[in-house]
Amino acid sequence: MPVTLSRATLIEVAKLAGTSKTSVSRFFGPERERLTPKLQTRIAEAADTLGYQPNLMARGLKGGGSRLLGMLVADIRNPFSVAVVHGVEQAARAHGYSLIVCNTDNDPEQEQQHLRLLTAYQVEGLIINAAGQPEAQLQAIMRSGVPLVLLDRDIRQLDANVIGLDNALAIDMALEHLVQQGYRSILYVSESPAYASARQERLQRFTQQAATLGVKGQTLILSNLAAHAPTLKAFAKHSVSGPGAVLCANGNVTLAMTRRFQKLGIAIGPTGLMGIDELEWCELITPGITTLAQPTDDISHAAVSYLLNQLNGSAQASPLSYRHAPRLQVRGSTTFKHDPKHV
Amino acid sequence: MPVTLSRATLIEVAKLAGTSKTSVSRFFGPERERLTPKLQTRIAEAADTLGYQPNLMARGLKGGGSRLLGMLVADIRNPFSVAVVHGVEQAARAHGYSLIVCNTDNDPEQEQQHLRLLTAYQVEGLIINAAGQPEAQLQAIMRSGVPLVLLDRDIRQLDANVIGLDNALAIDMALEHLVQQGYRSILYVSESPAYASARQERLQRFTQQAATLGVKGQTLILSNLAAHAPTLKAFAKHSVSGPGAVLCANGNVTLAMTRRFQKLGIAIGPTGLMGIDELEWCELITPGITTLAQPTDDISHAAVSYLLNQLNGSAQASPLSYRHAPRLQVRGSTTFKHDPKHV
DNA sequence: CTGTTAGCGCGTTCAT
DNA sequence: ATGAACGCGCTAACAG
Repeated sequence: MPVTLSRATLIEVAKLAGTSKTSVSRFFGPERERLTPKLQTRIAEAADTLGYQPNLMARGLKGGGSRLLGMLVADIRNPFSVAVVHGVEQAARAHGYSLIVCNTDNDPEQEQQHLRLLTAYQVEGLIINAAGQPEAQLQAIMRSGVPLVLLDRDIRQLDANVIGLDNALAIDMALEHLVQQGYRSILYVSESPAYASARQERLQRFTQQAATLGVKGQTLILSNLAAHAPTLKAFAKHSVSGPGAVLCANGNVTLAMTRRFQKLGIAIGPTGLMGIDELEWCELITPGITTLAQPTDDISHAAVSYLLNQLNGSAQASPLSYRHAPRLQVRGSTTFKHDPKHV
Repeated sequence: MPVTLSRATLIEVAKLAGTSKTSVSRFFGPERERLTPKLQTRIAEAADTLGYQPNLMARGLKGGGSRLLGMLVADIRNPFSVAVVHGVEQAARAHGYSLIVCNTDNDPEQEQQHLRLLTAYQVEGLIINAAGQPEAQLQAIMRSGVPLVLLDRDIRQLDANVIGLDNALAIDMALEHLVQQGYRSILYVSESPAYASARQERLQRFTQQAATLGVKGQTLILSNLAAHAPTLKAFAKHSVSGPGAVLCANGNVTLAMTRRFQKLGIAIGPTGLMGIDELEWCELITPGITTLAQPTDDISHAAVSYLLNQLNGSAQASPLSYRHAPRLQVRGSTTFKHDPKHV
């Protein structure tokens, strides 16, 4: 039952327990065992009656480290980001670290400010889902000895590791599935790949593999998510080269395309629809939208593990993978029975 | 161009600039004007070449405050929570505060730990979306002088303000809309109202108002989101007392019910469907699901304003509202043209 | 095993 | 206008 109005301090506890700050400090640190049982209980009682809690700021100051991890997210409203933040927070907590998350809303300027802020709070490690290309700042951070991982998006000219989806594999899986289901013409739709390496990797792989597999591949870049109605409409007729499917580069695009399909009256299934990123509503849209779910937990755990390895001098560095395989979630949007003569 | 490997400190800057810590401190504080222009530029240069950044931990230690706000979220994967976190972070940042978010996954035990953690980091204010009833801890926190607001969920026996939706108004708006659209029998579906005051308020208001308005009101409490198929099926027949509609207490329920409707083959529209909480897919489900959107920005801004008012001694306390009105988003799920003889 | 001492990086008197 | 000295709450040497 705390009675003090202001926060109790180490020294007050010591006084009340009739001992010194050091012993109290030890009690709350990893050296508790070195104290006499009697002393331990005395301290415990004193701390309890005062409602004492160590001040982590002060602790961090001395050199014990802040026990803080920082995370920079480009768009916290993106379900993928939410899932990763959730996973990272759990993993960090499990290792005794707390997380301070900053959202940049895809604004490079905010990104710089937040980066400054994070370092000002002495975070011990950084997980960066970049919006822009803050290579200078990040380089400085790395040089200052703070470990750092990139999430999903690479940054040119920065020698840092990227953790995220295995984009090439994802595209391959998508193509294999679509071809297997009888789609012969595929329209790949993506937001602008500028400044987002994951998008670039997917786009490039698509172009390359579509050719290899001999399917008719087209690509469409959405600016501000407004899709070209004519392009889509023409594509939906799929009279030229057999049944066609639209492959969406991420969740945002899947949402935009689903809207378009509905608006233009394009039937989902006859014209295939598939997306990277699993969303809770994909099973609700009749007849269900096939997706490639990202293993967000694996990704977030890997990111945290990476940081922790670096912090522990990578002594017993547990091996971890940077590229993670997606999980194929097949639904009705890609399992339409096409007229055999087209297939 | 920072060259130092470890983080530069105030004193190093002072040395390089040929001055004292105090002046450098002033330069980075609110007293910059008191320095000679020459000195200012000298310090600026020195700080720049060293890549100096004030250590916010140390700053907070002295009494300057941590400039940190804490937020406890029951379920960070809930879109409503995400929206509020986003808004809170923006508002906090706009006022020079940073936010450290903790997710409890609806686990009272984690909640307690996170609460301890947050206070240990000397947060200056707390926004609590409670999972359990940590009244004792929160009381202690309030007594220690740290301002605190409850978000969406009240805590019994705790004299703290709650900011969130105007639940009574929301229910009233929903009922008015449904009745106006010709639905005469309404099934209100909610998750367990235990430990979630918002749910209680909505449920109670529904029961009360349904009676007042003379509509046939039933309620159904979902445990683990598994809905009673029989109840629903029977309800869908709506042969007894005219067309029926299902009103969902929140986004989770809307998701669960939409699934049920599809699984049981209940047509959306003929049997109405409406939900509290706007979700991005509600417009995608044919024929669109009518919702009551929560004004998440208003709510989050109000929460931050409240905290800041308290911190500023509520000097020029700007007035703010605790209960916020929802916005009705009408879609096809509640605008079906019923057979007149039933209406 | 325990207490004493000295900083960590910074803000803040109080002199100059 | 500027600097010297002290202390915030804590951990880490170093004694005893």
